[in-house]
Amino acid sequence: MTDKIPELPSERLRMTGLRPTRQRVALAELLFGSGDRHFTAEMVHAEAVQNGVPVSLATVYNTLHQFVQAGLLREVAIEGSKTYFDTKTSNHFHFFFEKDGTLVDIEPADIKVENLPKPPEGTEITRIDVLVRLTPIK
Amino acid sequence: MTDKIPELPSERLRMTGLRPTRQRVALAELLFGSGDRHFTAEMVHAEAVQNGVPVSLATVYNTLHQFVQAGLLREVAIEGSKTYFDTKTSNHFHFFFEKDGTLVDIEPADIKVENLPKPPEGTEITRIDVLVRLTPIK
DNA sequence: CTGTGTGCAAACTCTTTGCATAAGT
DNA sequence: ACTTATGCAAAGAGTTTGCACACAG
Repeated sequence: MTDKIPELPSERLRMTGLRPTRQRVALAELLFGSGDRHFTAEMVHAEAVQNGVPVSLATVYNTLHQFVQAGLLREVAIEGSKTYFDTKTSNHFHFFFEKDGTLVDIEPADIKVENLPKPPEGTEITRIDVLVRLTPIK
Repeated sequence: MTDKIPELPSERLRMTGLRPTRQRVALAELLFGSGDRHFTAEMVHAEAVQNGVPVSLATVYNTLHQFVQAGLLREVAIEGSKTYFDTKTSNHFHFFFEKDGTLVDIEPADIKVENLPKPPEGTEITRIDVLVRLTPIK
């Protein structure tokens, strides 16, 4: 599942120039240990504490942002107050369940965005976000 | 520019069941008086006050949400703390200038989203948001 | 040891709410 | 008059920050 990237969290962290501290290693294990995930800082903090990893919410925020900068995570654009993060950093899109605010990946192969207008003078496209909003039928 | 919809803000408001109060009429004039616009509550408030319309920020928030409910506005999903609103409620997408957080419409004719995977059991697509992120070239 | 990271609490930003006053019909 | 909207200030939610202490190299 994670074979192109070092298994050991401490290795991955070191590669990005982040010191593998207890908290960072523990969070990395949580976040990258089981497939692709979507979460908020609050969720990560709750899960960490629940798993016996004593870490403060402030450190979770710091760490998540450091991971984003390091390219290990990315943020997902959703309206609303909370910031969502995604462990899958490669190009892909999302289903968004309005009912409960959940996200599910859509593989880029499963959707096609074409016919893009050329970006305005002097600008270039850095990314395209697609959010397919879903509600329960009836 | 606005010919399928009553010109008079007070009419539009009445149609939606909102009392045409001073503030609501003034805000409607500001927002719908000049083509399609994108803004935050803060921006609307500043512009209103600047135009001599005495309105509180709380009322701006209330009003914007009422307009959204009435279908006169819609929110735009962007990451970050502030909520953006859009006067264009019909189906369309956006360019997002990361440099300054500005939005520009993309007509649906200018972009094509195809090959959508069918939504999970028991759900249906309510909307598709596409955000094309732009940065200045070098 | 030396420098970076962590935790706590306070600060901050954006948004919502409660309640008395003002305005619409 | 009766009802709904507004404004203010206070409360809330999510996130960031400052600084003393702890830990990694």
